[in-house]
Amino acid sequence: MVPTLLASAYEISEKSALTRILAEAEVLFAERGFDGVSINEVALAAGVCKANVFHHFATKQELYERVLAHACDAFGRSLDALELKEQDLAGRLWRLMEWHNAFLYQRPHGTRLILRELTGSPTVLERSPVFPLIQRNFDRIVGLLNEVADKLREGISPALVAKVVLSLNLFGFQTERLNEKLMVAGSLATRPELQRQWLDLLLHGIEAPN
Amino acid sequence: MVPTLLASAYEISEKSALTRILAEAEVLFAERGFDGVSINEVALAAGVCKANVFHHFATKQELYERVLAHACDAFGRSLDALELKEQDLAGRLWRLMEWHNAFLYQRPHGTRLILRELTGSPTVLERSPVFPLIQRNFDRIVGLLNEVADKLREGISPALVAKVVLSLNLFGFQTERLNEKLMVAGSLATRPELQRQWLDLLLHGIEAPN
DNA sequence: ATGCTCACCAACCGATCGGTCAGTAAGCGC
DNA sequence: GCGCTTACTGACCGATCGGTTGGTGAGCAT
Repeated sequence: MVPTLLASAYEISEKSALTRILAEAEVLFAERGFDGVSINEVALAAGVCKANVFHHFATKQELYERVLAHACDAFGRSLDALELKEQDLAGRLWRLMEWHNAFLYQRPHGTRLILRELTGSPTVLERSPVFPLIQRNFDRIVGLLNEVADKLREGISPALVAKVVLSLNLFGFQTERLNEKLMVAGSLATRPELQRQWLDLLLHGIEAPN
Repeated sequence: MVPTLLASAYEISEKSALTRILAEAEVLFAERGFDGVSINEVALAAGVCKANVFHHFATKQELYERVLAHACDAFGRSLDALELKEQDLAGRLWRLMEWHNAFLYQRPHGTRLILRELTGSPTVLERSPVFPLIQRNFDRIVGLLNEVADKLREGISPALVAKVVLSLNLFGFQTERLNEKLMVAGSLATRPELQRQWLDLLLHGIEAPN
């Protein structure tokens, strides 16, 4: 980027090349995965030449990991803003689901990126540098539920509840576009209603009282 | 493969080249995805040369889709053997979870393959030729739960229950190897116990009676 | 024996991959 | 003015990609 006097008014409002590379890489990697995207594609999308990408990042792998780390970081920073004090079990669960769901749809690319990482072979993920970041975020969520652990039925641990909530949200996010087509024998509600059904299911189970 | 008289006794017990290509391709595609695997790698793993792979499959894409279709087919054939007659809601749910979980771990590569497909961008999946196969299998499972729909609480549909069961199993399968490492604030049980906890949670909810 | 099909392979093709290199131009402390 | 760093580029590199071609040899029907 060349901030001449004439162009500066326009250029200043633009992001820097580095920022654009990271942003475009996130979208591309999320859509097609590490091996499905070439550095040249990223460079073209960011409006720079390929060599410039290698100026900012030593290798393709390094770029990929920076993008991943940024996505995990965004998750953690959003989690900071989640306030659950003075909430009972149902309140916490509802707020947690609402926050998580909102985050997923606000950052679909980052979400898909992490999901992709989670879908690879587990042995690879275990050695991945993003693994501790994912671990830390998960532990924080478990911690939020730990404070109301005494309200849970015996044998139901906060970690179990956290995993169930995240599973449902992530799976729901990933298959939302499929719901309309996926249903011949049955039908599913749309997102806000579905979320309410999940909470209801979590709190009271599925069985009809007799 | 050249079945000479001397080698025939050994060769006959071996699979054909075509079968080996499909089998090795499934493992490799499951571990590294479509773009992460080259035809040469598949050929080497199957013990044939690259051109031979293109003799059996016109393009890399065709090989990939054959492998995917085979994985979906295996799911359907396993589902055929699932017998749920004369089971009440809890019984059906338990058998369904048990069957699904067993299938996932019996065919981890096929499972990871489908999971990978599910993790890609939804617009791509919608146009994928495996989409109707996935759809059909899902509908069959919903159908199994439809027969006990009257035992469900109001507002809880069979499709919802099916999706929750599949979500939990798939997510559990995918993150099993991570459980031990993922837990600082809490801990999760191992597979059979975890499955029992899920069923308990589904039937009765998480909230302690007061 | 001849002719055809099928399974298989070595060698090759153009394109693209990740990555390097030499060089240019701007900003900045001195 | 003068170095030094930083951002950036076009041209290039060897390797590998998906895919093709020409050909060999076994099995089999006629």
